[in-house]
Amino acid sequence: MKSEPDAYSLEQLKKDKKTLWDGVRNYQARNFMWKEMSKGDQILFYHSNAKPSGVVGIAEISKNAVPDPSAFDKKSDYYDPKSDPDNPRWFCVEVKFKKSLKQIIPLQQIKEDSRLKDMVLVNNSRLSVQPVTAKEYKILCELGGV
DNA sequence: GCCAACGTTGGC
DNA sequence: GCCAACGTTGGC
Repeated sequence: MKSEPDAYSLEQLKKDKKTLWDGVRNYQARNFMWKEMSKGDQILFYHSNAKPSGVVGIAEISKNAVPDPSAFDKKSDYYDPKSDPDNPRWFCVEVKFKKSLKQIIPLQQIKEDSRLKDMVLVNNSRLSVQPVTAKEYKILCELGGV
């Protein structure tokens, strides 16, 4: 799961302990949260638009997807009048902090590792919630020193 | 700040 | 259903 550290960083999640991953307004990303993720799943936390961009930590899904409340909130930047509370358009999971990597893994390093060349991160850099295979996850944990 | 890649919108 | 125009993401 990706986030710009200026908007919401791993450090912030560490302080908050957990957060609702709201504001995702992309159908593919939504579908991963809604249909593919469930409580207990481990996730990699990625900083985008960072210096450098890369994987920085590990978190865990602490709650299955629920309708994204920010879509119903007129005051929210993520308000979407097309999302009806009776038929919600957007969903979000709750995420809790697990750990920071000992070494962050810059995107460049991921791109250079032939074992990671099939990662969605490398091939569709715009998707903000994306799947990682068990094999890729293991490699990234090793590279991160955890 | 630039720009390539991708997603969404809306006219037809 | 096609596709042009537009908006957003995110690396650099």
